[in-house]
Amino acid sequence: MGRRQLWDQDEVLASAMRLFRHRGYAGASLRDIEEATGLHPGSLYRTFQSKDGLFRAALDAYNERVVQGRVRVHLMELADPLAGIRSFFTSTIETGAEPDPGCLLTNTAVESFTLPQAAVGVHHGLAVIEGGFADALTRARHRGDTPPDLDVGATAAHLLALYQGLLVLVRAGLPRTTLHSVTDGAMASIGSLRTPRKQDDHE
Amino acid sequence: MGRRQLWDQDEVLASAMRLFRHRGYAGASLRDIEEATGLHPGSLYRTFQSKDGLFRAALDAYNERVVQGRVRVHLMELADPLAGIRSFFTSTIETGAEPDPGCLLTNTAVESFTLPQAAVGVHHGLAVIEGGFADALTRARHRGDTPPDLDVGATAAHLLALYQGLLVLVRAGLPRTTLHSVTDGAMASIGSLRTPRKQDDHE
DNA sequence: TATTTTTGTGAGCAAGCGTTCAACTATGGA
DNA sequence: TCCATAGTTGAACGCTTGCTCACAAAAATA
Repeated sequence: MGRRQLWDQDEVLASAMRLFRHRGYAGASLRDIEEATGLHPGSLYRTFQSKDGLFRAALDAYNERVVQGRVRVHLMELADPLAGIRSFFTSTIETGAEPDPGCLLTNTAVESFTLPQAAVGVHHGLAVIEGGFADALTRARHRGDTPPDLDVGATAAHLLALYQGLLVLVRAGLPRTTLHSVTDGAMASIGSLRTPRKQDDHE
Repeated sequence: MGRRQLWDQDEVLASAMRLFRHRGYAGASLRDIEEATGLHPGSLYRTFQSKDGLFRAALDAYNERVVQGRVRVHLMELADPLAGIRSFFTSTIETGAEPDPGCLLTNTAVESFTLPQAAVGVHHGLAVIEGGFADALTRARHRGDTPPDLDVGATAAHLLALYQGLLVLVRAGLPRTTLHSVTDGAMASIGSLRTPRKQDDHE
């Protein structure tokens, strides 16, 4: 019943994602979006209601596909968890010839003052990354690759901050040597956060 | 000769700074700027040539006053350098009741893809912060507060990334407990970066 | 085939944008 | 006192913005 949709939603969200990553929400006009996605405003508004709606859909898609995917590959499924953490960091630095657009989460977090609707998506994405770090760290601890009293939660938060900071520096266009030394620092700092000895610790 | 300027340039730059910190460059319209600074477009364009020119002036003022000031107070003039590093971090978290607008450098770094004219200012500001960390770390090492073979340069870059990451998380609106635990992590990670023993090290 | 339903198309809208400028006001020197 | 100079004012300009909607096109149903 009725005409069939001519365009693929995943493809459209992917190109919208790319555009928003580069220019941000405020910096991407609907004409830009039209050009990037190939969608006319009518179809766009029929499906996503508003520019805002499209952005939220793109952010959700980013969380589901890019973030979850990267977390799974580097932080959850790799045999060597510490090597996975390292590659999670370096993979944001080595992105080919052109300058890296950074992470949509980082960029949106910074823009979220003017874009409160995006806060939920940002929180969720950050939590996924933090959870991934926690998973990798727990596995590393069980393998004996870290001190046995490693504070997994605190270290995961620490790595999340470091990762977000790295993405800011990537976006600022700092030289790769600096970025790699930050990665080295991140790896070296793992293990410096131990759980304080608790009085009622019966484990 | 001629009429006297009725407004104070420092005050105007301060309020422009505040506005840009909250809304970013793209998000602050000239009507907003007019309201925030009390300046009519004519005076504005006479002095700063363009919105862009005003932004660059505000960024320079931010570097000179806010960044340099904070670096001096926390990282260069304090008797206890490690305590200074800690307060440098915590001072961005405890900023009163209202949500923190974050750091203009962080926000601009992220926006600098659409704002290449700001790249120089961002680089400069980041270098000042990194230099401040290096100064504090050197002093801490001389006092014996860190391992003697601490890699000051790498640790300074590490702290810079961590600091920028913290500001992203602040901007994302994460709870203060998380932010404080990041600070704790930052302090704990100092000392984990040592200089690799060089073959031709004659010192 | 005629009708109903869904989707695509793109000109066009009001509102807002960054910017300009001619008229106006204050000041110092001749 | 008059003029040259510097600064203020705010209406208005051309464009772009996010968004709408009447119409055309295609598929499903009768």
